[in-house]
Amino acid sequence: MLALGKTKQEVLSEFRCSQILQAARKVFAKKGFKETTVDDIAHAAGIAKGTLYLYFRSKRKIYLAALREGIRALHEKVWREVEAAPSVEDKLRAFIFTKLKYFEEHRDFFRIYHSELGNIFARSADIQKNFKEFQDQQARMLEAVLQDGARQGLIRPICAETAASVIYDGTRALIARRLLGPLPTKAEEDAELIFDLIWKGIGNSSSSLSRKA
Amino acid sequence: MLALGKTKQEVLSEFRCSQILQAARKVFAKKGFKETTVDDIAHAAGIAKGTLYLYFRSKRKIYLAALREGIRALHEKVWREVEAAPSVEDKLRAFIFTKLKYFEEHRDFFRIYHSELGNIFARSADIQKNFKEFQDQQARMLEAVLQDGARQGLIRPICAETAASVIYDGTRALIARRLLGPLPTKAEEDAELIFDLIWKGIGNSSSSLSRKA
DNA sequence: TATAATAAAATGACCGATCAGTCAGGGGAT
DNA sequence: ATCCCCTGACTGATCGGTCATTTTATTATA
Repeated sequence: MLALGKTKQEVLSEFRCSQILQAARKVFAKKGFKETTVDDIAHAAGIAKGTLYLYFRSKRKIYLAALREGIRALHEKVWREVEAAPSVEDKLRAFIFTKLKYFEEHRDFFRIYHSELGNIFARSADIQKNFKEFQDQQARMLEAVLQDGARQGLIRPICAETAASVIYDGTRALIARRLLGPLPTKAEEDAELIFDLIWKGIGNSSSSLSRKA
Repeated sequence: MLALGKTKQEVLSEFRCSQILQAARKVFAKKGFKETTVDDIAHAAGIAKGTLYLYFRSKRKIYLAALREGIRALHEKVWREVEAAPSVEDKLRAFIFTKLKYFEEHRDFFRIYHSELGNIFARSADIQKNFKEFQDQQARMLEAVLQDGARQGLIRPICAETAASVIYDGTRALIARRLLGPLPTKAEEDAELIFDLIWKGIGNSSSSLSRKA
């Protein structure tokens, strides 16, 4: 009975936390960190402000938790898909497609993520740390794929870091554009377009163009 | 003498305004809009808060003025350089190089610009308007160049909007990366790299590369 | 099962700090 | 002596975080 009581407590705690984080994501996405009040979050979650402070120590902690959780899930998904892809070309495509799809399905998170990127110069260390770490992970994943491609002669010996940056931000820009004004095109078409542009851009002309089947 | 008196007033006013805007840019760049206090700006400008309100009606107006002025100057410069470039290739290169150079020389402005882009989802209409308008202008300029290239057979018939987006944000990402951690590479090298990547990416393989099968 | 006793969870009025914007008064130039 | 520019203490509003109180759930007792 004691164990069950404990479990019940945990279940409640988890429920409240996810309820709060979901509400927080919605409000933060719409108004940004500073413009959002704790009462906004509490109201969106359907609880009182005091209750909120039973589960999170501060407004900042809520924000950080929402950001980290989204980042973790995104990174896991991208990693799995890229890992599973058999070829360099498929890995690159998986990288772009998976991110695009994840962000399409988690728009609130994308807005937070996107605004965080804009504030990256002004942010305090604790928030920056998680964010920067994730970006570095993504960049390293991408650079590894590109280097594989170069070793196989599929990709010309271009600076991997620069190419990774273009792929990374090109993808993000595409998503931002889709969210700002919902476009008639399907997400997959856009993704294919951007992939094609990049693949040709980094491709080793002697092999990737003539031998593409 | 009346005219001279009037002029003196104007000269003072202009001096104060630019003094305030310069200080504001520095502080906004470091701390973002919300975290910056009006006292911060006044202190950085070496004047009292009350004086500041003699020249600007609100904190928001200062921010808007700083943003608009920077945007105007950037757009004018880019426009002139692209206009002057003789070929499609040179126009594209001018677009990337000029922006990169301008931002390198106006880092404070870039940080404001960059953070504004992150907050674009959350911004009130008045701030968004100027910003969006500028982005559209830049996009149109770029799309026009790309369409010229397509007409001349230099560029394969790719969706101009998507390509423009990649060029636009790829360039911005490069600058952001340079500002976050000062890189050993020269700005021009990076710019050339990114240009090359894009030029090959959008290029018509039958003319710009070895013959397509 | 009904009721009292106790514990756990939720609440929202309240506090102190912050800050945009104001205005009554000071000082220097003409 | 007047006028214009400047000043910074002040005000009212906002908001993150607290905590005494109320509400709900659980256990003990008859």
